[in-house]
Amino acid sequence: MSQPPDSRPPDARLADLAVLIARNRPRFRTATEFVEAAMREAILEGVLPAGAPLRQEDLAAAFGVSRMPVREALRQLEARALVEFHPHRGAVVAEISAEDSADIGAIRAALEPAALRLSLPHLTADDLALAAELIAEMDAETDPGRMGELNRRFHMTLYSRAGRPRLLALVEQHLSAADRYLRFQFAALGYHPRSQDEHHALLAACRAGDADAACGIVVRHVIQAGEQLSAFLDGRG
Amino acid sequence: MSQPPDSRPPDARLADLAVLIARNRPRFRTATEFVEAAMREAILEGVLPAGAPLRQEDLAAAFGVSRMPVREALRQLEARALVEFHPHRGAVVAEISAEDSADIGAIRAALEPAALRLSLPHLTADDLALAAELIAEMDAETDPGRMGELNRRFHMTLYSRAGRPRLLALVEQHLSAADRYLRFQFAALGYHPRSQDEHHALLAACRAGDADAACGIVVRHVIQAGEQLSAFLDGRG
DNA sequence: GACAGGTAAATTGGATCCAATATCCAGGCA
DNA sequence: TGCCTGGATATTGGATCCAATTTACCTGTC
Repeated sequence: MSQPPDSRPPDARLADLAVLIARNRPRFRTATEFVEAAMREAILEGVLPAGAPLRQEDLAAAFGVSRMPVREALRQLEARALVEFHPHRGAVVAEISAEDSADIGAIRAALEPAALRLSLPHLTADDLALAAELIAEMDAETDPGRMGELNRRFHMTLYSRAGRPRLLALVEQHLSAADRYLRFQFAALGYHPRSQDEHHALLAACRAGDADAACGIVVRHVIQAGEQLSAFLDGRG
Repeated sequence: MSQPPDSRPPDARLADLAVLIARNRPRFRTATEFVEAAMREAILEGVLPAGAPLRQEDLAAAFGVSRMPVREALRQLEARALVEFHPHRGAVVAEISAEDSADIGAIRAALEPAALRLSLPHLTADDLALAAELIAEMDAETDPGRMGELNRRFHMTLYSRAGRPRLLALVEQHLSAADRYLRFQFAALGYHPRSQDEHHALLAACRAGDADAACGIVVRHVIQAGEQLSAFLDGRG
């Protein structure tokens, strides 16, 4: 859904949270894991908007647990730069800014070509078919949330054979972080078909096994997205 | 210590007060922060070796706090991949492996050239002088711990003007992670003078403002270190 | 003698309780 | 009137307490 920074009452957001909560409850071994995963998703999806205060008591009540699992989850999210702690004042969802957007862009522009270069020689026909399918799904998709997810899966599919779990985790983490920013752009400017052209070109280069061309496309893709976002954020800064 | 009562403007005295406060505050704001910082250092320095079990009760006693700050600190370190949680079985210091070493090497090889390229145009004469000084100190240093610290500071000095806090944090994090591995190499194989040659070459390229050459050196430097480590780790199974 | 089962000890995960700190508001004073 | 000061309140940080799970050991049987 579109999200002009919270024009909705807080209890409406809590209701959205409740949906996320009930759905995934039994899949985790400990409450901390569960809360951490749910809150990460909520932040990345924009259910919890940037700057939103995170009252431990309220969150505990929403999740049906005590404050302690909430506290541990918040600490993990802090280490991932998704929430900020202010001692004795509480935690808030990490703010977004043009500078941070550029920062994430620089990181992606460095990591993703590396992942692609490692992965490309080992990509299977199935991988490429899946990537093509994801592009097609994106053509039909209008919801920004689903769109971000498809975009992420498309990129990760191409990187998936890199055989470097730690590198891939970093890439996915920053792809998700970028998604969080992209939501703004989608909501305000609509979807960019130009991005789809680049996806097609990228897939073609991967099919041809042309690592240099593919990496070039990825870098341009990332940098251009970053600049667009920075300009957009500066404009409303 | 005492000063002539009112010979100076009030804001000067306020500034001095701020300095005094800042200096007397290596004391942390919260116990969790303190424990987290101490344990991170302990793991990176090798005081807590890989695979070591982390009993919450023992750590709490060692730090003179209750189990709760320890638990929160452990969660943060988990998010940074320095400790591993096994539900209901406890946490252990993250294991090291040849694969993980290669993983870290790939990440460094991607991030550090990017940081250097952004930073290089803004490096000052002071920065370069500091870097040269750190190389000289490394020549005289024999302790592996101090050596790692100097090496880290040398690299970070060259990257410090990148103006991308998030990127720099990632670089430093993986530089530290690599240090943890390097300790083994230092201990078993002794120090490598070849690395110092590369440091000199890197500094020279930076002085000359030659980004391509500097990045090339960094990449070779990182990759070579990674291969050496992987071979070493493979060798001891 | 070895293995299965069950029980007890140890340790973690989670809840509750208390203390410390920041914010907010009212009232006094220049 | 404006600012500073003091206290009330809400919220976090930390300690203690209880429950759930795992592991190890012990015992009994085959």
